[in-house]
Amino acid sequence: MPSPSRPRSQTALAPYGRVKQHLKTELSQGRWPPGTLMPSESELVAQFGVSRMTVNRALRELQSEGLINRVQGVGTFAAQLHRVSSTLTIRDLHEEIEARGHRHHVEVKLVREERACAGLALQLGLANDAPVYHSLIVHFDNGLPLQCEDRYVNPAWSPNYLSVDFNRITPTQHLLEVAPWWEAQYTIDASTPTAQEAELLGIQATDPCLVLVRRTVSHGVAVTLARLVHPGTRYQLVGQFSP
Amino acid sequence: MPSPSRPRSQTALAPYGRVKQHLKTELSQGRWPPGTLMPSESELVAQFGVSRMTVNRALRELQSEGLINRVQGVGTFAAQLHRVSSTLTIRDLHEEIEARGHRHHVEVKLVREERACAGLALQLGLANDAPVYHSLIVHFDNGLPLQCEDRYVNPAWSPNYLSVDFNRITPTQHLLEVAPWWEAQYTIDASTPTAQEAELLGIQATDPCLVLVRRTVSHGVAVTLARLVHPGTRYQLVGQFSP
DNA sequence: GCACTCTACTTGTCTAGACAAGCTGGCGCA
DNA sequence: TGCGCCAGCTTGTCTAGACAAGTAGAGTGC
Repeated sequence: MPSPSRPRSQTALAPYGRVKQHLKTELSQGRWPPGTLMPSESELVAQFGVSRMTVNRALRELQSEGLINRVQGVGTFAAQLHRVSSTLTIRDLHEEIEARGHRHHVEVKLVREERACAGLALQLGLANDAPVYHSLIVHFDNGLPLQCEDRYVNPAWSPNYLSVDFNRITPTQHLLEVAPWWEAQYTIDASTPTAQEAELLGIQATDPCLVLVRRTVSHGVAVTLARLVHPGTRYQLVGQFSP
Repeated sequence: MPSPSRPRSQTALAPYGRVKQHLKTELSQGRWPPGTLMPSESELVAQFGVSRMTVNRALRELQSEGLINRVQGVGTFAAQLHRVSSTLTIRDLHEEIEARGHRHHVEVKLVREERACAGLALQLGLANDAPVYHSLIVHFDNGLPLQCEDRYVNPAWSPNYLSVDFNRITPTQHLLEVAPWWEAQYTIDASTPTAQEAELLGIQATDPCLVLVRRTVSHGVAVTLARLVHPGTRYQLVGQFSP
């Protein structure tokens, strides 16, 4: 039953979008409390006068957005909305500073090969006492120290890490080129800097810092372990969540 | 050209999944550097012997995952992977503590109506000196103070906020019931607690704390503004990112 | 009462074809 | 040369129908 060819006005949504928007609106108004059975595909087909594939696409997208749960053979249910999750964007500091229109430069304090201690070897998947690359770099925003980057790198991923010019390219950017595909786990906490970090950042050893520890894995092999220390008064993470 | 009905083995992916997986693998191996033109839908149709809708679904999902960019009339391109973004899950502290098998209890320090000062009125979309509800609650994990929750609530959203028993239900849970649909913006930083917070948390005023400030909006109207202070030594945010 | 089967309903997926909308490059014309 | 038009590509979307797979409940036989 093809509808007569009636071109959609520019602002009007495509049919699948209309179905999706309708369900979203009704959900947000609490028409189907969490866990409740929602209309089946065939009911929506009848209600909107579109084909089942169109309804299916709307529902599939709502599911991938976490708004509904679907069970084959049973039906579609409004999702529990208890998860308070949120997307946090952690950009490369270099990009972030330049995006603000500020001046970025680094001071390379240390780049050398070391031997992995037990804990580090475990984190990077290396043998004890295996060679590992270690860099210690301070990032400045308009001349003010903003981040102390203490990083260990698996030499297998970047054999020439020691000869990279970190004044030209940040370790993050370099590693993105070497291992463009990766997963990361990280922790964020507040603590005081080490004596060395305090000195490098030009702050007191008692000043609170935002510390981000990130372990990066590519194709199942650890790439790098980084500890990023930011003075609490100068740096802040910003995030957003919309269901 | 329907293929002979050959039931898929349990582990085998559906055709759209095979196409998607194939492209994902090749992308991760750098076959198409960021920004490069990738095969068109019709090429993939020929290559995989499936219909265009099937290829289209694979590509649409890869796009929603941010792995590719598509431009109508032009083609499909490998995405720039410079964004280092990540999903951070911030759960209700009550749930988080119970999930760890620990005991959770709260101490309600203050629940009362106040008058909104200029800054607060602006954040909550209220008139100056308009009534606003204020609660100050300390959350304990196995008897140890873990969070100081200083919260302002728009009375329009929860007229009976002052009479809620916060020993039974946390403010977050209560507000989720009142306004199940919301968006939030938040900031995370490291700083020292106020004198009052230090006392409530049983820490020194110089101890670093992880401070999360969250503003919640529902249907365009501000619901609540919360300042959550955690002792740095006892609390940590954990996140993960996989492309 | 219990186990089995059968049916009706659900979602999950694929197909072949169609038309719309947007871009690009080449061709013809002034 | 420069401009406009159009063919041929791309993606975006919808359709009607089909089959598979999973579930719940009604009915049946023991």
